[in-house]
Amino acid sequence: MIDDAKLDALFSALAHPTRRAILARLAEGTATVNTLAEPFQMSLPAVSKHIHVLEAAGLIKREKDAQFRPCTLQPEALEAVSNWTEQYRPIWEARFDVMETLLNAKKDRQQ
Amino acid sequence: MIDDAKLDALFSALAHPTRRAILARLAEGTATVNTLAEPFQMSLPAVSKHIHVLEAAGLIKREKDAQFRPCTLQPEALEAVSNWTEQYRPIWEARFDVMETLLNAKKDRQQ
DNA sequence: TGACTAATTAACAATATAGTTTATTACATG
DNA sequence: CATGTAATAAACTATATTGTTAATTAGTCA
Repeated sequence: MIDDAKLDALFSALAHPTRRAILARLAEGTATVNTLAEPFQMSLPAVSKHIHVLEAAGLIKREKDAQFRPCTLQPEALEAVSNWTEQYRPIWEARFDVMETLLNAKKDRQQ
Repeated sequence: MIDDAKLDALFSALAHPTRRAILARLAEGTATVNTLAEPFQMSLPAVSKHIHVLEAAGLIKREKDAQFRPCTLQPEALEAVSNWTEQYRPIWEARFDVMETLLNAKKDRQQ
């Protein structure tokens, strides 16, 4: 069974473009808070908060290295998102099949 | 390329347990607003708002049948979510492979 | 027409989210 | 120790979200 609170945290975390951009950056490798903040207009504390949201959702991990806080992607956390979403795939593919059948039938009549 | 605003709307819509429950109900078939509201404690206007959020994200479709507003699941909308998420699968499966290799190596040493 | 049903709108309250600036903590190093 | 750097915490503002109740709209049907 899929945990509601976990999905709430995951989907909310993913609902902000800044946070998705941070994940995309971390897919290229571990980075500190300052490095992650660099591409954005917003202040460092704002980025720091986004990072905390991602951490709370389990999407990243933060470590300590002197005064640095290197962040690492935890992409396995996305498995819960994938599992939830893929529940619906049979339905949407069935719908697609029906549509395809109708389109093919139409094409046949036109030949 | 994946549209940021669309993903914002999708992920935000999916971030609420009530809205995910509504989608689960609609997976069983079209339903009116009153029917969808029935399992919940909250008021009808509250459910009505959740339904609008799902509609704005493209996850459901609303039609008109007299004074009824039958809602239908549009599961194809989840394809954008799936596409975004699956971008990361190679990374998390690679990580899993590394972990598996380490665990196997450990098991070998213990034999 | 009048009563009933389905659903939305309006107005409001409470809380959450996203951002700011300023101050503070923690560590490194000359 | 003094200075500089990385990051967080605190205090605050603005806006969005989630819910409420009461009123309204739109349609059905006896």
